[in-house]
Amino acid sequence: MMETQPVRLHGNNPVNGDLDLIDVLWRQDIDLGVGKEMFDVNLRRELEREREIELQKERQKQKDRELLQAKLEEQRRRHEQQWMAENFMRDGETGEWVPMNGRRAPSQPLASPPAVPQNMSPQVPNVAPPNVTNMGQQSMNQTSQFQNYQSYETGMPMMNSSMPQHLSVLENDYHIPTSNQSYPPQLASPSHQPITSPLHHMSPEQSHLQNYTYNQTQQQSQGNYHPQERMPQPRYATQENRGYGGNTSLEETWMDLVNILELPSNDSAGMVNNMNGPGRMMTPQNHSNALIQNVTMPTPINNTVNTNSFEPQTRSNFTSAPPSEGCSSPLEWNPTSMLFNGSSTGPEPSGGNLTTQVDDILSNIIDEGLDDLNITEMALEDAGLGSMQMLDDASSESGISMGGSSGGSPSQDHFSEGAMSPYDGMEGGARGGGDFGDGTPDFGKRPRKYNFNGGFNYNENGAESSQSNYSSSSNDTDFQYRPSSTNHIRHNHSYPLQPGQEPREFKKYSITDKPKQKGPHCRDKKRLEDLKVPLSMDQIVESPVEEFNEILTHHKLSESQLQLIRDIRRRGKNKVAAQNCRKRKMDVIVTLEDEMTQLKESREKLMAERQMIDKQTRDMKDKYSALYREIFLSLRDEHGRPYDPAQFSLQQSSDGNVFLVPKNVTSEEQLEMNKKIKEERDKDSH
DNA sequence: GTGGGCTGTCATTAG
DNA sequence: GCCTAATGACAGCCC
Repeated sequence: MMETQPVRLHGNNPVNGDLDLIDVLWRQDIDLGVGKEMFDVNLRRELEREREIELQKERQKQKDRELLQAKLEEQRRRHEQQWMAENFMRDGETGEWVPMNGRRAPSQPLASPPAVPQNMSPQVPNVAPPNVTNMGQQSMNQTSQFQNYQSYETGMPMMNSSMPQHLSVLENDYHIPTSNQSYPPQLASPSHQPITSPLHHMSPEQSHLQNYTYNQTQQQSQGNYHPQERMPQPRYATQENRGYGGNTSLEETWMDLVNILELPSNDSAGMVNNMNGPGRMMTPQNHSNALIQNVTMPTPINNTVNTNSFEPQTRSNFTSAPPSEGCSSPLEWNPTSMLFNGSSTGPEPSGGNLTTQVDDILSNIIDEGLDDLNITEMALEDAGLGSMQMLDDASSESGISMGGSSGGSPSQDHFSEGAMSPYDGMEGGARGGGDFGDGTPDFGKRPRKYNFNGGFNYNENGAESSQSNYSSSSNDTDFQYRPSSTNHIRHNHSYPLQPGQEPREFKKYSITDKPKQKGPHCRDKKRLEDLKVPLSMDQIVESPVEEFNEILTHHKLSESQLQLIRDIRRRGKNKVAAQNCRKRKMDVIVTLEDEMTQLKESREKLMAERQMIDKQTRDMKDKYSALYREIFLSLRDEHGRPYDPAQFSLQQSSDGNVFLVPKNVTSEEQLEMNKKIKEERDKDSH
């Protein structure tokens, strides 16, 4: 019946040669700031474990805070109910409790808190132990009602001090929480305990508890009960009483999960006992644990009808591998830290055990650059809060480079507002940008001769140039700027005008109305005429170097004429160069604008994906926790008692077996137990 | 009259 | 050393 599992320790402990190699590698890269853990797997694991421990401590603190808040809130609500039951009402202005209709209940003096009515909220315990009640009665009568609002911290030690002697057994066996180990204050009154609770298989201690609870009921029925003096219940009983179909709020359910998943203090992986049937698990006193091999769940004992809705697959084949349904992405929450405290410190089976899987998942996430998800925080917070915060962070981060622009199209972010807008360039009268032939700006629409306005298209006298489009075979005026390194050359730089806006060039230079010549060009032409230079502007400016030199040699020109020609050519070339330069500048701006748009789109896509992953993570975590709880609650020891989640936890080995391991077993004890287990198994096999 | 945008020109630098 | 392209800076023109 009982089958033991051998302990699997680390199988990858480096030998001396490995250590030397690690050291050598590390020293080689030490200048690069590489830590030794980069080469030493064990060291790296240790660091990871330390991190996990730190995180775990923080989680514990946060849990304590949340539970404390919940406790205070419930206490406040309870007192309100008491006041209400006593026909008191809260003054809307002062917040004080005043008797309704100016009267107060005749049975109670004003100074004493009202008795708890029978039909109080299920969360309000109806019972109290006799000695507690007595003590509470004495103090109650001497304190004002407002003292009932004392804090949870001050109230709980009093309860502990007044704990009945016989309950110390319970405290030992069931790890009754102290005031610091807060848990939802729900007592197991007979009226509220689920009929089908596993607690029906009660141990003597549990019977004791049941009797005690009954006594509480009796005392309460005598009107001597004060809620503050009620006894804390063993944690497990509290969880049991809530069950799945009870009057539990979502918050309480979550707290249950938190309590159940409280991590063991010591690693005890490898301590294995097989539990192929109910009642075969070794008791905690024996420091043994049980293996739930393929989840041999205990069947309900005797007349117990367990209404805990175990799903068939949960009973038959349980593997603690995270459910994959609905989760297509790696997760960043750490189920081992939720479930197994010691998983980070003790030996663990290599291969596909849960911890290793989680490590792999974490590694994948890190590799994918999603470490900013910070699921570790998220796993501790209420669903959604953490991720939303992260989203906010991410938004603020990415906003840095966006110039603080939030929302809106990229074209409206910067450039449409500033002078650098390409639209402004046209709107403001980029006369040089248009091809006056059709009045349509034509930047980059097609390979073309560069034809800015000032454009060498002007030939007002008709004789200026036969090359109306100022085309040239030279390398300087034929602007087809195509930088090979960038793709912005493919952009459409026609810079559409805004609706209703007429191109200025079109107004100014229609086809029939040729552009007027003003400025330097006009002057140069006039000078050419004055000096009787037999060359046109186009010839001077557009001709290639060889042709230009040939022209100069063919004509006998004076020094002043040559100087003028050279100046005209230089200025003409420089003008085109300036136009090209400006156009390139605009291209760069537009390219950056396009890139910004694409990056924004990409960012939004990634954000949506991350939200989806967060949601899947939460869903998976919930499923996993519920499954864990379901299985744990269904386990029974040899006496048919449920196991205390504070003392036991479930762990899964690499071969898929699930073990129930005690939390407070040291590694030496583990080794001893493993020896025993092995011996027993050998015996059985013989 | 003023400001902004466009364009041409100059000066400079690099290839 | 010369030529050319690129570019910043400046001024003029236009709206």
